[in-house]
Amino acid sequence: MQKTKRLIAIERIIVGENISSQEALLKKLKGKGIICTQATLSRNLRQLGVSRVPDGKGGYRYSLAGRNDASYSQEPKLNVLPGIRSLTGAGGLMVMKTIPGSANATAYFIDNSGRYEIAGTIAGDDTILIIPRDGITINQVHACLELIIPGLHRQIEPSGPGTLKVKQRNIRKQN
Amino acid sequence: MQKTKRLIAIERIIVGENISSQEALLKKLKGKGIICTQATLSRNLRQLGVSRVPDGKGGYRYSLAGRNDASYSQEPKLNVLPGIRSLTGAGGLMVMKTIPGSANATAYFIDNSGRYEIAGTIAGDDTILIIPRDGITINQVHACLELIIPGLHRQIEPSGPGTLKVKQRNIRKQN
DNA sequence: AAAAAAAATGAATAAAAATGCAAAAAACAA
DNA sequence: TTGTTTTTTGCATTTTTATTCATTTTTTTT
Repeated sequence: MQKTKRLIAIERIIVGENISSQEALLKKLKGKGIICTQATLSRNLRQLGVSRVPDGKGGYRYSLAGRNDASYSQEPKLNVLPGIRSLTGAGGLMVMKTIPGSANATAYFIDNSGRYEIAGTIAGDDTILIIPRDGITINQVHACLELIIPGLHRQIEPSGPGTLKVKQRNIRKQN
Repeated sequence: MQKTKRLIAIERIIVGENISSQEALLKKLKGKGIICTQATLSRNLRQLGVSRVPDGKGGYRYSLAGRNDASYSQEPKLNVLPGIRSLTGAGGLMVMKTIPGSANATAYFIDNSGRYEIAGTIAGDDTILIIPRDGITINQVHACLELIIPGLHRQIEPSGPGTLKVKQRNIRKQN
């Protein structure tokens, strides 16, 4: 999907560098081959919860409040969460399989992402049950996991994205 | 001073209620007898580090990122810090006197306010030495303490504000 | 106290961001 | 697939916010 890719890119750019206007962000995105209008950005930034904060030097910069911001937190962040094997939707819930033993760490990471979409998780040894909040669809959770775990779509093995498709009635897409 | 009063009022309003535009804030201030233009507000908000964040319900609200925000933190806040006796400037530093025994708690509070202006504090039993960061004036620290400790100017005894005036060369005012 | 310097402010305007609406794209049902 | 519904998007415009410049106020120096 076009939008998810863009949201991910926006998040990365904003966390990684100092962006002070939507025009500037627009150009950065263009540099990455992602083209859209300022109107779309405005909407996307709102969805991501991004705000424009005074940078203390007389200017402004976009920031993902609450979430970790590379330029503010000193400690290096592990951005790639390894060991994720698959991601499947089932009856409104999601099941994530990991390599043995790492389910807990991964679940912990997901829990602490602070994403509204996820009500909670239950982790075994190599399996995590991800419980979406009421009114949140499987696809929204998927999009949100993509945001939390940058490499996700590249990490999941062949069958991954395929098994994600779940037939279901009357659910809304990300919005 | 006019500006300090306004900054305090802005901070209070923003923390206390949902304000979504400078126009709205302008009216709230007018309600409190404080009149200025949107231009001034824009500058003040930047100085206070206030940002406009998506409220998750499709709208926006102003917020003092980093600092405690009543509507987000559940725990009740002690807003009045009692026991402050006086506040005096001395050679680029500030000395705050408290009732015996409460210097430490007050210093702790000041330390944790997260204000840029204050480099640190040293507390005895009834006296606190407040050390401003380089380039910060006594007056800036005073203004900043007013912000941290809402009732300050009303708490200090007669001689308080008077003793604050310190002759010094080449220092800048709050800006 | 008077002069000089710095800071704060408002009016007007520029810049930036948000939104209504219609069209296009994607997801879904049958 | 094909028709139907939902979501996404761009364009044009409005709304909101930032800034420039001139002036006033405050602070500092002499």
